Amino acid sequence: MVFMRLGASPDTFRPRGHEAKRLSIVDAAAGVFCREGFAGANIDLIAAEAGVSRQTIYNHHGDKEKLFVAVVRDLTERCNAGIFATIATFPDQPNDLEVDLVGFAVRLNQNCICNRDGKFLRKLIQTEGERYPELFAEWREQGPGRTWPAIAARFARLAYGGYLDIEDPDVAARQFLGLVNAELQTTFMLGGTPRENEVLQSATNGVRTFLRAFGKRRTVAPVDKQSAIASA
Amino acid sequence: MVFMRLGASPDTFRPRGHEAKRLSIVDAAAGVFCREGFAGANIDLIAAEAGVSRQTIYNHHGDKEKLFVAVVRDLTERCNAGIFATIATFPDQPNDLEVDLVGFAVRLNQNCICNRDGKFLRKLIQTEGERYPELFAEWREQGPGRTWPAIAARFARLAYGGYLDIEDPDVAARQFLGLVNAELQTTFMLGGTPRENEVLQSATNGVRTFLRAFGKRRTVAPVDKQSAIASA
DNA sequence: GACGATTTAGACAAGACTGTCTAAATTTGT
DNA sequence: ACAAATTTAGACAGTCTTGTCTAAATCGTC
Repeated sequence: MVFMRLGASPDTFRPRGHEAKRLSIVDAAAGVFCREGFAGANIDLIAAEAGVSRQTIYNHHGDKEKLFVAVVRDLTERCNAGIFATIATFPDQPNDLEVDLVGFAVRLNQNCICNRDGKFLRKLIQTEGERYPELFAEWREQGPGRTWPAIAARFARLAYGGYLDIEDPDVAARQFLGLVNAELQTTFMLGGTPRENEVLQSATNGVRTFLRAFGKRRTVAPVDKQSAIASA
Repeated sequence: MVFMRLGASPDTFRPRGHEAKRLSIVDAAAGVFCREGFAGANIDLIAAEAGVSRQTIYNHHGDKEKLFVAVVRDLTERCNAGIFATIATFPDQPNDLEVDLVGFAVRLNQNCICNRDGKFLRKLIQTEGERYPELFAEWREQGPGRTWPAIAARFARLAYGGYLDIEDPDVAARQFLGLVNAELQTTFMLGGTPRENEVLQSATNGVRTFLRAFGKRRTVAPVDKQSAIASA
């Protein structure tokens, strides 16, 4: 993305302004599609928010529907990257299991679910999912279809390492997500963004219950997990 | 609703056909608003699906926005009634705690969340919630604001009766809902309706984890809760 | 069967939106 | 500074939608 000086095939790489405009169009379109829905989204408004003329949008994307598809693909890609980056921070060899899992849950929420991209993608899936079955089937495969098993694998490793007592890692992974988000459901429904301390609270409560259900009952006791009750 | 013979002020009560049309309009409008969104909803289409003429819709509701508000109010009212009716079936004196809680969770899902009204209301909240803050604030008060405490109270009673080991009934109630729906999230996102066995599976897994976390560890043992491991 | 209220079909004006087109202005690479 | 490509502003046709209006048809009740 940064090279392209070098004179390498100057007709393949478009000028920098071109890509910059493409990005600002897709960005603005994401916001407007989310706020107004596909039918209510106004191309002139998108153009104004992107700081380009309407014609430029048509030059780049052809028509409204193609623009919408581009928006969803972009969001899916970025969100997936964020989720996998966060999964890489999963505590495979936890020091303090409760604290580490809470940290993981908070990172997942803040970096992937509550951020701009996550919020927008979620809303577009909810509002337009039924209208573009194949597009969102693709999202389902690329998104939950790949991230959930990845999280499940991490929990399986944790169980194998003696930190947890889990029968079905897939079920445990889904329940982990359900628990740490249990208190944010209403906010998500209305399209709001929970505040940091709400996210932390929900994650803390969720992880605590998760460990009550799946934590080893002081049998192996991996390390020392005394000071795990630090709250805010 | 059934009386109105008796000649009591014949100009106050409209003919029966009138109310019937009002209902079929609101019904059809709910479906169209959900499928197409507020902006995409077409009054002519609503009229056609309701089996009335466009003018009748304007006679009844004035304009598109008022019709939308009427739809949301109707759905909220019906859903609330269903939820409270289901909460009334909560197992206060469980015979088999796992079986009884699974049954309650399944009833809640089938009668309140996965049925037509629940699905429609959820989608309207998600798609149009930001556009009508005061309308959905009202829903929030009437809906989650009243049903969640009601469920929490039932869990508190269960804890008081020695069936559960719960610190915060409100947290437990939210986590209960999060757990029993953990496996249905993706389906809900895309607006789909989970099949009966998926609902049962998710509820069973969720209740099992819930009881691993909050079930009494054979201390008081209220009655005989031996055969609580019966599965499907 | 007759009366009053409601509903219907269709026409209609006013406005909004998409997507195209053109000529001028701007940017980019050399 | 020059030439090519891109962007811009605006006009434009065509379509769609909302909400109103009117006259005829239908319904419910006595």
